[in-house]
This record gives sequence, C-alpha cells and structure tokens, in this order.
Amino acid sequence: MKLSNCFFYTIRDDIKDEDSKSGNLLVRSGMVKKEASGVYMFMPMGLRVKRKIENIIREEMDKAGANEVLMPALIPSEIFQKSNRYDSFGPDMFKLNDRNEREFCLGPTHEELFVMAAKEKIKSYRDLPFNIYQIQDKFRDEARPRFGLIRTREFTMKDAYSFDTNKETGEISYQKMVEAYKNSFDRMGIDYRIVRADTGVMGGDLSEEFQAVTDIGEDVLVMCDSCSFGSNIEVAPVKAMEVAKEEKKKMELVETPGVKSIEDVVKFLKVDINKTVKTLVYSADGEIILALVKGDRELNDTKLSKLLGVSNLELASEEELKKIVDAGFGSLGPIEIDAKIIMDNEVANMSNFVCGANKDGYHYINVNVDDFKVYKQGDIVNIREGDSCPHCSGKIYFKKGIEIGNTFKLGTKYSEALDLNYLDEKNQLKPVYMGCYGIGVARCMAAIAEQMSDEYGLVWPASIAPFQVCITVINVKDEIQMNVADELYDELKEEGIEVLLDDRDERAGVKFKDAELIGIPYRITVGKKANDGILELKSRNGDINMEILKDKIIDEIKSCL
RNA sequence: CGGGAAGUAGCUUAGUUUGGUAAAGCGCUACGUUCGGGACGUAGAGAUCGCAAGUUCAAAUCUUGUCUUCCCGACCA
Repeated sequence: MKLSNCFFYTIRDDIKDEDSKSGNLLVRSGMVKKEASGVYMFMPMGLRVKRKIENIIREEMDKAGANEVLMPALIPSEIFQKSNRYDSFGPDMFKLNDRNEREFCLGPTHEELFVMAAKEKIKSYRDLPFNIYQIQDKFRDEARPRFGLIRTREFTMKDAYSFDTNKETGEISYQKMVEAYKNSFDRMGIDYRIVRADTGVMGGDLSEEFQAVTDIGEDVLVMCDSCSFGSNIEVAPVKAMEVAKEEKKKMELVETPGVKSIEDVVKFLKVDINKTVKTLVYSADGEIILALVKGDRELNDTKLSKLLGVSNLELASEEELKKIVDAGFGSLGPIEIDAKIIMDNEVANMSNFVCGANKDGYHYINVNVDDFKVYKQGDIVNIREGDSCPHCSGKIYFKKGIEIGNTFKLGTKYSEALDLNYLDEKNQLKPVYMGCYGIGVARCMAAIAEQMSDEYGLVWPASIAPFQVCITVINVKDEIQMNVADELYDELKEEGIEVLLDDRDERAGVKFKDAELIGIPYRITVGKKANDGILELKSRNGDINMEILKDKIIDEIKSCL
C-alpha cells in the first residue's frame, strides 16, 4: 500500500476522552475513532490489525476442526425468553421493535441460536461430536463502557460451541479448544495467564479465563509463586488459617465507647486482629443476612452468593439494618440477633474472639462459635497476597488482567432448556453435552496495545501489525531514492511481505514519527546513501538498527519475520 | 446506579472567580525559505463557546434544567 494514496491520518496531541494507553494510541494512530461511549469505527490500519487477529483465530479454530458459521445480530426476543435469560440480561440488552411491534434485540450472545442450529443436524449419537463457531459483533448496553476498546457496547467476538454425547468426549472437545486458544494468543504475542473463573450468567460446570496481564486490568488474577495454580479472585479458594484451639472462656460484655471499626477494636482493647470477627450485613434476594469473617478479611460477593444460592446480593442499607437491630454498622455481631448467620471457615477455627454486641459502644470478648447459631458455613472471603496457595505450600501473588478469552463446560444446561437431544446406541433420548468458548477480538487488539507500546506509540508484533514493513523515502522528489523505494516495494510484495510505502511529500521527521506511532515492526529508510545502494533497517522494538546493502535487505527482512 | 471532573475552531487548551460579543499552539490553504527526527516566515480560512430556558441594557462567563464524555465505585460471558 502506498501512503500517498491512502485514507490515513494521525493525531499529534493526546486524546482528551481516551485516558487508557491503548485507547489513546489507537485513536491517535488513526486506527479507530470513537462515535459514542463504547462505540467505535475502524479505519483502514485498525481494520487490518483486527482482521489479522480474526484470521489467526480462524486458522486455529479450523485447525481444531471447528466449522465457521454466521448468526444474525438481529434476534427475536422470544428466543431469550424461552431459555429464561431475557430477564438475566435485563437492561444490558439492546431492544427494538419491528413494524408489527414484534420485539427484537441486538444479540448480546448466541448460545440459543447455536443450539437451534445444532438441532437441525443432531438426530442421533452418530451426528456427534462437532464444533461450530462464528466471528460476529455482540451488543451489550454496558453500564460503564471504558478503556477504549477494552469494554465497548458493540464488540467483535469469536464464539464457538462444542456438542458431544457425554462429559468424557466433551472433555476432549474442551481441551482442543484450550489448545487452539493457547496457539492463538501465543501467535498474537500476548502475555496471558489461564485462570479459573466464575461461570456467571453462562452457567455450567467449569469456566477458565484467558487473561492478558496489564495494569489497567479489570480482574484480579491470583497466582502461585511455585505451582501452576491460577484463579480469578472471584473463585480463588482460601485455605483457612490453622489456629490452635484454646480453652473456651466466658463471654463478657465490655464497654467500647466510640469504637466502630476493626482497627478501633484492636487499638482500644489491645487485642490481636486475628482475635476479631467482622460482621457484615447483606440483603440477599431481599432477605437480611449476617456474614462473619475474620477481622482483617475482605468478603467475596461471588462466593457468598453461591453459598446462599441467591442472584442478587448487596450490602444492606441503613434502613434495612434498623429493621433487625438498633445499632450502627460498626457495632454488629452474631449474638442475640434475628437474622441468618453465615460464617466463614476461618471463623469456625477461632476461639475467644471479639465481636460487636449489637449495641453502640459495646463489644463482646471471649466469644466462641457455640455462643450463636450458624445458618451456613463456607469459604466466603477473598484470598490475599502472601496467603498460602490452596494447592501447594507456595505463596500467592496478584496480577491484574483483562479477560480476552474464556472457555466454559456448559454441560447440559442449554440442551435441556431448549430440548437439544440425541438418540444413543440403546435408542434412549439424551441431552447433548455442550461447551462454549469466546474470544474478544478487538479486546485482544487493545490488550496488545496496552502491553506493547512505548513513548513513541504502538509496537505491534509482526503477526498482527497492519504492515510488516514500512519503506520510508526521505526525499520523494529525489528520483534515485524514489526508484529504489518503488523497486524494493515491488520486490517485497512479490515475496509476500506486507509492505507500506511512505511516499508522502512530508518531512522525514513526520514520516518517522508516524511509522513509530502506528507501530510497524520494521522500517527501511531510503535516503541519501541509496545512491550507493545502502539502506537502513530498523526494528520498532529497538533490536535492530543497521545499514545494509539493498541486495541483502530482502533476505534480512525474511530472516526477521 | 452512586461519587468526582469536563464540554470554547479538526485536535489540545486559555478566557468563567470579577458579565461588555472570543484567544493561543498544533493541524489546514497560498506564497517564500527550508528539507534525515513532528521546520520557519508572511498572508488567510475556520467557533451561533454542548443544547434549552431564565436574569441583565449586555451572558462563553451568573441561575435552572437537559444532553454528552471521561475517571473512581457498583454492575458486568
């Protein structure tokens, strides 16, 4: 492609509305432009990068035996009502009516349609297994789009679905996808981790996430420094601290004027924080419950909702609290209170601890588990850095991540809801075992931009750069330089190398800056020394910076790519 | 949905406290000088100051409402 004849622009200043590194650079480089919050258009350079990513995924999916299809984006809303997900998507779904007032939505996801497609084929066990996928835009009216292409309301996603007769073969299909994902992300050059995750709205047996490691990640990744354990903090199990059991002492009410937080308790009563219990009040599907965790622990909402089997969990309001007890949030405890009590595993191990007395200005000391009634016990706290790994004796550390892909073992949840069955060898009707697998295409693009950029701009890996090589002509009015550049351009194209020729009548500095901003991995500079057949080769990542004879340059480039 | 910040030329911003009809840099056009790291000079084009009401002789500036965008949180395959 010749730049003088291209729809191409760059922006010199930082973009006011794009604070994230990737969002700012992608807009500045003219790859994308924001049209509304979480809605972007892709310009030629940006589209090339997006297509490169799509093609890598497509190749790996095809290699894994999956077949590409394309579902509609416009979907009748009844389809989601049938699977009982209309309400669970709720306001996230973009809804619209046709001329007959029939309600449609812009597809937020496509499980239902894939099940319907699968029904066309699946009659007996002989029709299984298979895997179908698409690369298509999804629409979700996110509460808060952010970070440029990382969280948008319209986004391109590769989603794949595997269909098997049973769990065992389903496992094989699942592993094939995990391999395809690893290959894809490796080829894109992303620094990623695979972690266990919550199954969320999708439901099912197991979910694993592929998380790109970046500072602006939305998820906390829990990693072990000595084994391969990796988990999203949402579901990272906590090994309850071992405590030596003490002899039970007599519970006592003590006056603690003005003491409201655990820090206050520790200071005022001069007690070890490991001897304190924090009581949190939640509204769980409308019912007020108390959760007990060790004083220095943070409660994990995902775990608590799961333990309780509720879908809507939020901290109780002051009015709600007043209904069960006449005390402030900082003075609560499990003694003599009319609400279900959920206790963390760690608290179960504790003895003679301190907790609120449900009376402002008072605490109980020497409280023990048998002093109150527990409704449920379980692991309901967040793991912390430095905690011991749940699988080995290693230490836990955190990373921040952006979810770029995930894999779900769905099981038979959707096939049962939507009657996707097959006849087995014994002529018995059985539900199909499903898996589903997603990759956020533009999100990968943003994650790579986030991971690989410097003060001058983007630094794309050669596998997804819009062009592999850029030829920068210093003086386009110099016939020799222009001829050399044109010739080289044709030769590189013949070799199948994607080359951009910057033949704009601009000053050298402008062209250098632009090539760096858009992140072309290799730059060939054609300048004065072109007279003597000498060119310059520079890699964007700084590894290569050399003068080279024109005759050698093609071989040199090929060895780099 | 809660909290914070912001909307003035294509881009980045000044001006708003203390009302008097809009300014700069970049970009753009023309000419000249330049020409290997976002050149310089001269001359231009380009803004009903997000929108709507209100106060006032007079509103970018004050008041109210509204829309939009970003950030923190809640939420989120």
